Amino acid sequence: MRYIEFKKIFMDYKDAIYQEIYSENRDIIRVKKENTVVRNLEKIFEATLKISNKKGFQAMSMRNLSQESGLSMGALYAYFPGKEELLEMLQRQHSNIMSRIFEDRLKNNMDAAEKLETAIRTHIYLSEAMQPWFYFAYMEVKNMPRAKQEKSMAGELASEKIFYDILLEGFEKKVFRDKNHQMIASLLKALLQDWYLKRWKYRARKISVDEYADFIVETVKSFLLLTGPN
Amino acid sequence: MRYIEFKKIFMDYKDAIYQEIYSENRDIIRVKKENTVVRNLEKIFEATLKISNKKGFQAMSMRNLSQESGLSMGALYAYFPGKEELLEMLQRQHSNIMSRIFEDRLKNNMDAAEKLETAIRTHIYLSEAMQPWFYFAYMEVKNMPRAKQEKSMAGELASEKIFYDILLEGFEKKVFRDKNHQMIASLLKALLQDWYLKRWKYRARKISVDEYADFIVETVKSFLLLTGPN
DNA sequence: GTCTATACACAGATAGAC
DNA sequence: GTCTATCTGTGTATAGAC
Repeated sequence: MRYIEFKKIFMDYKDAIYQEIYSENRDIIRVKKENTVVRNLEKIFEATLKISNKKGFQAMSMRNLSQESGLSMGALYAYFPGKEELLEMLQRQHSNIMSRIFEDRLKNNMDAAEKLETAIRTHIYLSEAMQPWFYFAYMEVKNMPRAKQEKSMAGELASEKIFYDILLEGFEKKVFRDKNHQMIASLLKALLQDWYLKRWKYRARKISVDEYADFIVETVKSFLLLTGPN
Repeated sequence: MRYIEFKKIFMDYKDAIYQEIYSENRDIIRVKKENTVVRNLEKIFEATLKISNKKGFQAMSMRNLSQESGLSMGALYAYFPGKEELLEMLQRQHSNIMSRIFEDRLKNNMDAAEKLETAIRTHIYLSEAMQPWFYFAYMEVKNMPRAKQEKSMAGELASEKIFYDILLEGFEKKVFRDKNHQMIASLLKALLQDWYLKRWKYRARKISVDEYADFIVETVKSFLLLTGPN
């Protein structure tokens, strides 16, 4: 799969994101017209990600957000009860879409090597399509209340486990070498995250998302496969 | 080398850190007695790292810092002209010690494989000994003025280049395989950084710093070496 | 060299007109 | 549903006593 194909599939999800935020937060959002909510939530979230990823969520004032989103401060508070809840909405939405897409894309009839490649590409392509979200989620966890932090760590572990299970399956079916699978899965996560954490570097080197994904897939396969091109 | 050996060597540096901060900032620091400065700078920096790594530098108020460091707000401002300069002192000190230690430990009479192992272990062990500094530097870059950000990116590239040069040398001397060395160096950095970014994970799994370093060294060697245990 | 008390700016949040 | 004007708390920073 190439990024361009992934993006098409992803677009279907994307259109649904803001509608979903609306329905998940009916009780919190004071505005009632769905169209209006969807339109303004998009403005608000984009502005929040833009400012926060530049100087941090904490450093973004509501006045900043008001100006960047084009809504007045009074209007903003019709969409969330307080700044903290805005952060929470963002984080929850990020983790929702993450787990949903992985569930949808990893079919059980794939063999281990296929699954591994699909999981790697899904992770990288998704983090490319939603780069500001991923960056935000990574950078702002530590500034959240402990309960939310733990949820986020659980998310990290869950997504690591996807890879761990694939490695284990591949080993049991004798297509992957015997390695410390837990450790490999953990390190693989680090490689995948580097794509959205160090965007400036890869952009400066003109490395495309497909090139990055190809390289990771190839490297990991040559490292793990018992019968491989290596 | 084991971590316990590294730590002994590192202690010599550590004692010098705060004295160096003092001499580098004579013009800024209003207090004149060196002993007092060294003692209080240590309190201030430790408190800053502790609070900032929990909830972010921006979210740390001067009142927080005053309480945690045991110095009054008035006293704090005798050591730095403003909060922003405090952040700058921390970042500069971190990058100073980083480059110094690497320079000291990579001897030119080492062969490529030795150099690679030494560089990997130095990176991991140093980030272990100064974990709060590394974590802070990583997390707070984006909240700094652009000029400082660029310095920090230059630091990242410089430290990546250390690995790149070693890989290239090993390839030219025909001990390492032909790989995309730039890319490998970049990904290796990501693996090394994971140690101080995801400490909670490795601690929960009771993976020691030596085990982590061993694993990375072994994995990278088996991946690169032409004549290896693999 | 360090403290307490205070100045002043700006933060998040809300009331009430439209 | 959105705006402007305003409340109140907290932020950084400093003045001046000790």
